[in-house]
Amino acid sequence: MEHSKDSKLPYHHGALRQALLEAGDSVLRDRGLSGFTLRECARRAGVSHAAPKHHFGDVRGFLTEIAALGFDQLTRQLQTQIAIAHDLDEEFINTTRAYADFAGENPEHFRIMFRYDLLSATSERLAQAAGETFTVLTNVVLRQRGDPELLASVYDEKVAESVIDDIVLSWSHIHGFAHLKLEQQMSMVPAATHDDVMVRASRRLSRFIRSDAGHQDEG
Amino acid sequence: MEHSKDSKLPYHHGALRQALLEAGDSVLRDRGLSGFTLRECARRAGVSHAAPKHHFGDVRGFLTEIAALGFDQLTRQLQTQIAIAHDLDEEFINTTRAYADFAGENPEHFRIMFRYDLLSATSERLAQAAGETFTVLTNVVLRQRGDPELLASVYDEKVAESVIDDIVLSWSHIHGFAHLKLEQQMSMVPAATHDDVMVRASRRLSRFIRSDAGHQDEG
DNA sequence: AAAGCATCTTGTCAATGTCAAGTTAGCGAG
DNA sequence: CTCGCTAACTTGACATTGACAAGATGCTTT
Repeated sequence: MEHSKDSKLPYHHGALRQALLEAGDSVLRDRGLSGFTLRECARRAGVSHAAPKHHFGDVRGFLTEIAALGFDQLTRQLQTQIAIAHDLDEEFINTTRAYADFAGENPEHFRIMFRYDLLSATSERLAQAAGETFTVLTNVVLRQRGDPELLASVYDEKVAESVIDDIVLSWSHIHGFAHLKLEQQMSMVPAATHDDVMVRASRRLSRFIRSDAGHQDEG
Repeated sequence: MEHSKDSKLPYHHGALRQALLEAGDSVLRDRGLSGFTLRECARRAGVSHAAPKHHFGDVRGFLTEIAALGFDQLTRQLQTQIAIAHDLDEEFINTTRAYADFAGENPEHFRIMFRYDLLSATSERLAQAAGETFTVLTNVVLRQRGDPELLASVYDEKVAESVIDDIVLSWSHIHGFAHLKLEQQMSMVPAATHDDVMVRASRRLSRFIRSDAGHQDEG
């Protein structure tokens, strides 16, 4: 019932997959991950409760696609903020801020993206999307070090151990700050604004990595 | 039915609260957070499906208590590993490892502990438990700096801005590594073992914090 | 012993994910 | 053109869940 809203849609909807994903975003926005249901998504897309099955299989398949789209968007936002930086300090700070801002603006997406147990471990689509985010972050670290950038992945190209160390150090910092802030743990830290603290911490880490690049295996 | 298993239990159970929490742990262990239900907990505790209500109110109340117990245990495990360290390098490394090991051994607890949207924001019990974990971590940082340790919280005692910076830098690193590893993101990092990388990253961060203590406001 | 109250049970309700079976329509082959 | 064919959707059903209301039970206190 109530098919009157936009009758030029082919009655095999035509763009149901896209419509369901948009409905999913809207459900996540105002009901959160714990209030997320396939049936509500179907309802908002104007289709029957079983319609999502054909496009995503089950709820895991749906969440996997949502997570992949989240990584796509995170990648884009990181690239944008990296591009407008004027120096290496600023680039690292912007990266941390963009990552944390993404988490703050898309809390439910962020939560889904980092819930391995909810996602399809075999999804090539998701692995690809997450891999691209990771490559962007890796290249931030490589530029800090003055090393050549990656074209694809750290698996395709051989990287030194000290590069791995710097990546883990940087990513842990960036991700940890974003996650702790999102989940309200930073409220235990007395500070005027968390952004100020993040800027100082990121700048120090950035400079440390540059000063200590190739800390053990470069001579 | 099936009350025969231990009939010395008073028939108002007597220790239902404790039994439910243990049942909760067992449900989390083999069904995960997404398969966690109050009714299954009640079933395993041998009581009716509505029994949990009197002790925890709703599912949020139950999860809040589980999260608080998680912080209690994390605090203890951190303290244990900190106590057996022989120097400041090792203390910082042990802290990072204990935090990550807790996440690896209690993945569902860890997930619940850092899901602000699932927990009761007004729970004094939870705030206390999380605060104690935070105090332990803060004292790790203060010892790195050679500063006097906190007795209670950073809110009770006045701390310098550079202390805040070091806490956020350290905690972000420690938490980020644990979370990324738990959620399988470290699989994108090529390395023989993640522990090796973590040890190197933690040692470097530890030494950097010591060398840079009071980096701006101490003269 | 009687009252009072925390504790636990039973029954119910709307909602959900998944599956099975049916319906519709776009599309290619003859 | 039209006759299937198949992907895209609907309908209906089922077991399960969280929450609530009302009732039963038994400890405790006076």
